[in-house]
Amino acid sequence: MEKYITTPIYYLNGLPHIGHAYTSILGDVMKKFEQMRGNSVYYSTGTDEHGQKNQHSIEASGLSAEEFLQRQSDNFKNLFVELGIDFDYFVRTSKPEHKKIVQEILQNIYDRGLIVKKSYEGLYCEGCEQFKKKSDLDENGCCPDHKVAPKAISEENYFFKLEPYRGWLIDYIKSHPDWIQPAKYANEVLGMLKEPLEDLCISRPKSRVWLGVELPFDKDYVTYIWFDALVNYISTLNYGHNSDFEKVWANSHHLIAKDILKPHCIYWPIMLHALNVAPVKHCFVHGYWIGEGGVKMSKSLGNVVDPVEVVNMLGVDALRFYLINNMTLTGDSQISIDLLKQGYKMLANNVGNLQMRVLKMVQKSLEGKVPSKAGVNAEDKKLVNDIADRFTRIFSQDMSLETVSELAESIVAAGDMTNAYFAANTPWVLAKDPAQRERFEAVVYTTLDALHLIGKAMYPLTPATAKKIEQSLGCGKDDFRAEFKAMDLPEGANIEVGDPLFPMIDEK
RNA sequence: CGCGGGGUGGAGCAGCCCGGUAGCUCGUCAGGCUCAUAACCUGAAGGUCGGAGGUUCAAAUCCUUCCCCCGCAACCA
Repeated sequence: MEKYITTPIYYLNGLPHIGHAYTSILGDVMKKFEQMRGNSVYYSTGTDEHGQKNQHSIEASGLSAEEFLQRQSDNFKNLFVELGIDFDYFVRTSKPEHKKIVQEILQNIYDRGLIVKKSYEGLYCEGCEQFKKKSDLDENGCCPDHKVAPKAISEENYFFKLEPYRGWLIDYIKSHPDWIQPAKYANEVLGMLKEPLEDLCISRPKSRVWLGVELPFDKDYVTYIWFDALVNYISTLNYGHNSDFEKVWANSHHLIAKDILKPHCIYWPIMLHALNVAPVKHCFVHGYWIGEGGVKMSKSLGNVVDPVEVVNMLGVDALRFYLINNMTLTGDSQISIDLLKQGYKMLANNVGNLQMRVLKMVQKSLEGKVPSKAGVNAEDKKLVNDIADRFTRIFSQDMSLETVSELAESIVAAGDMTNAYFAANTPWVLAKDPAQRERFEAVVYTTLDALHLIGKAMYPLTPATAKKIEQSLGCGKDDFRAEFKAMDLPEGANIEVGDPLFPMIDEK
């Protein structure tokens, strides 16, 4: 089965931060997870290159729009490559292919009379170049940023009517309980749908915003950023020009953070419904990364976690593992350099040390070859069977936030079990007694086999480490399939000790 | 009464839906081991599960109420 995974496309007015890194890593973990289960996956991520905020950043940069957008977009793309993210398509909304499809969709909806032009009156702050709601203003009725009272102005704009679809959307949510996950976010959307939906303004006059997709039916306007950005999910599939579109879209998965719930779970399904296209199959919603102690990350507090800095200090895999292992499903999750180091240490002492202690033993006492499994007993089999069963069960489920987080937990648990097994069977004692040779080999074999299973299961989370483990065990092929067979490691293969998977970090 | 989420040993989390010995990772302490990355194994200390009331033989879990924190609140990624 082919599955389609998307991340949001990221705004270019700043540098990529830990939240962007997380969502895109999550998509990659899910992709690899599904690939191991034998499903093919098409994964898109990318950048959103229109809108007022980008426009302001361009103007402030002194660069041409093209130069600025290219440079900023590359920041994201390069980071994702560095994070080991295997995306199939990198969206840039400035590409003509995308713009063309946005215009086709606008024209389609316009032709069917679903878009109306009317005058909009609002309070406009010239400093922000934005309309303000009363609730945005301070107690004096002024813009909190500019300390100036906004002007009441009126402007002609195009609007897309949402209200006629509200009842349909409520029914859809109720009849598709696994559409928005976790369920609490579906409840939140239902909460938003209790009140009538206002018309969505889908245009911006070019006098205010020039960076956008021109309305096909009025060249004095560009389209509202969300109308443009959301379409990326189907323009990537070449919607309207691709006979396989329906098939792929039927297995589509959006990953989003909770801040963009409304556009994705209200505007977007309604837009699609107007086009007679079903909503995305699953929308996975996650919380934010906040600083240790539950405080927001901010430069002034000095608690900002920069993904590049973490990668330089702890490596890509430690970051990936931490993010997946520590994102809670219920709310926001905490991250700091200290917490990351803690997570790193756990990996180093658990899987990292396990690999090193057994490999060095093979090197010293077993001529560097995987020993014979002839002497394995029921207890040995129980260990690897338990581990194999555990992983098999996890990989039998479809990908979801719960599944990947369970996977991370199960790896730590399997490492603990194997370390305890190793200590209980004292192979270093057996090694000294020639009469115990067969038993010694069986214990080492069992440990290596457990490590082999753990390495495979780690692939979605920590692909580079998984490959190193495979290679160290003499199974050099990059064959990561979700088949966890106990006592399946080839005997006699050459072991490569190599460097520690997670070396000690210099504490200074 | 706008909506939603949260408050569990020093730190980060699970458990709550479907009441019944409060669990995991890190940290601390003691012992063990010596194959290994000062790691690994075993054990211990440390929590009146935000407060108060209620239901119950029994409440972290269900109900009521209060306090605190965090989002969202509809042209604000």
